[in-house]
Amino acid sequence: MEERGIERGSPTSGGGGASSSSSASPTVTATVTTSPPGGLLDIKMEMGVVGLPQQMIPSQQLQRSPVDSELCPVCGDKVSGYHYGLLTCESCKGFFKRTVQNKKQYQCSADKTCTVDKTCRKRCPSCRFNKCLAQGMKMEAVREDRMRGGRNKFGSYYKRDRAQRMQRMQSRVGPGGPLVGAGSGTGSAFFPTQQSPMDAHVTSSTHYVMDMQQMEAKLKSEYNQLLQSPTLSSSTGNAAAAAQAQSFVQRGYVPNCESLAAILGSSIDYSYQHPVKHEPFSDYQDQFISQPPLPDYASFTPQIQYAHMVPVPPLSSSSSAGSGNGSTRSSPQLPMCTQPTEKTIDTFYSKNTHNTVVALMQYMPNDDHIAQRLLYLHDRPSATEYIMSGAEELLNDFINWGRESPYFNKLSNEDQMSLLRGSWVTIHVMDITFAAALQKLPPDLGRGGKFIPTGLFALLGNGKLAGAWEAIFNRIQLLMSDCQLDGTDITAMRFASLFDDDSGYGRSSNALVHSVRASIFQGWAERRSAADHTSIPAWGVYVTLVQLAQQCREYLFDELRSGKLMAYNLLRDMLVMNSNHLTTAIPTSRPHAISIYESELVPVT
DNA sequence: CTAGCCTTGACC
DNA sequence: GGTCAAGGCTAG
Repeated sequence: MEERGIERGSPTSGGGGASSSSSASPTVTATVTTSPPGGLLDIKMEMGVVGLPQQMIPSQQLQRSPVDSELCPVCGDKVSGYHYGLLTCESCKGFFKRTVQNKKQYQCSADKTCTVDKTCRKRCPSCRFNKCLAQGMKMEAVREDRMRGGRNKFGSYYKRDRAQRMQRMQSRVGPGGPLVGAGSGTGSAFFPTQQSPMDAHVTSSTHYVMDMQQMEAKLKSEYNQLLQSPTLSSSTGNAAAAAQAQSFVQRGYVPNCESLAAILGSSIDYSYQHPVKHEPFSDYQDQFISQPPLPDYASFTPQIQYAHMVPVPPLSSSSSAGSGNGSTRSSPQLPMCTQPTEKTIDTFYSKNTHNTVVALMQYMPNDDHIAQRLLYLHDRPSATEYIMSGAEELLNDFINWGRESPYFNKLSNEDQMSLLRGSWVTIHVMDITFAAALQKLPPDLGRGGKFIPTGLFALLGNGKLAGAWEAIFNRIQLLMSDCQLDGTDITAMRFASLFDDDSGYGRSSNALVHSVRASIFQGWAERRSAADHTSIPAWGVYVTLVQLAQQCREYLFDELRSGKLMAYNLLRDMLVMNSNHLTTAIPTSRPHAISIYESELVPVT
């Protein structure tokens, strides 16, 4: 029997003030010092470092279920059980059900970053629903036929997930055990005060220091994320999963999918995934506010406060696309949230709305998402499987990010697939490298006592590039410390990579893609007050990362050819050139895009 | 519309 | 028969 221990009578009543929502990720003060021998790429697989002897885990701890003490990741209220794929409270369950069943469409009248907690969750249904989705609630778990009772297809997943969480909770108990309560006024029974598993990541070649109080807060946040990040298997392929994916696609839902074409195909019903209740804004055309909300990226650029609801400047009258999603309003207007509207946005943006890079910053993914994915990979038998499963998790995020990106979602599916296939390795390398440089990731990743250097994750396992990666990593850190590389540059690099239709995977040139890319480079140069983009201090970083990524891709082709990627359908699909079917065609030379960069390569020291 | 409580029914 | 995640009902 599975323990739950919740009061079924009043799941959300009582007590105790819900704490703030889990979306508030604590600032982490960490210092990564890369030191000579090996540095972050000191390749190793250490066994048994984190693993904790069972006898050291208090028996009470073993019996507690996550549901007992967890808070709803959407609003912070008390969790009442799994609902639509996620541990949530009763009210968010009901809200999500009503929204999906009634196909409600909301729009935030502020900056799409409204606080959603127990006290103000009613205020902005748009942000609440987006947070539900962002935290992992599944629209397809709401039954179309409204049949009551029974079990859904997530049943076995819930069970497995619950077991895994219990296991993780056990592995989080610190050595020798005193679990909180003693000492820290803010601790919970699930978080150690003395030592965390993260400490075990310290190796002889690296020094990873974190203030213990902040570490505790981070662990809490991470643990909440852990509890609330159901990841349906993305690395095992079978007919049932394929059928399920197809079913989701038909319904307009994007699960962790194993086929790029299937994922992109789901854009057919895009409006349903991102319900938008249009408001009668007089000053904005649909195409200026047509993009779905994404978490803010402010932590990379703390001076920027309001990056949302800023009209993305049209690149040309013909290329800027259409009239939103064309969905019709199916519900009455909901209460406006009381936060500032787009008409009161910061003057910074009023002066910069014509800079494409600045405008695109609002579409960057949450800068914690890499850590959320990679810090909690399930135990894997080998380093390769760790890296590939991590890559595939990030790949899912990347595809979903891409398809929601401005301009990109105006392209045909075929163009989108070409661009995604052409850019995902580059963006994978960038994401992990920048996350490491920003100290969002520790020097080593892994679980169950196995440690894999973060750089090796970035390189998709291509250890031969370790030295080159370490060099560019150090270069990035240097530029960051000199304020010559920040969120602006990262935004520009990410989107420039996405819109690189010359990466060897693109089909015929697309004018919009060219236009966007040119606009990105122009905006990037303007932001850096450079004559052109190749004069930007971080340009060399971009070029080098593109080159590294290309070699990583070739390495993956070799892995593919040797049959090592059989379990990773999506990853394999992304290596396919100009076809929806897996092929062993492997490029023998680097794509043209690289060659044009080479002449502009800024040496990395 | 919200959210607390109730009913249902497949799965164990 | 118990569990628990669906949908339903309804006071506020």
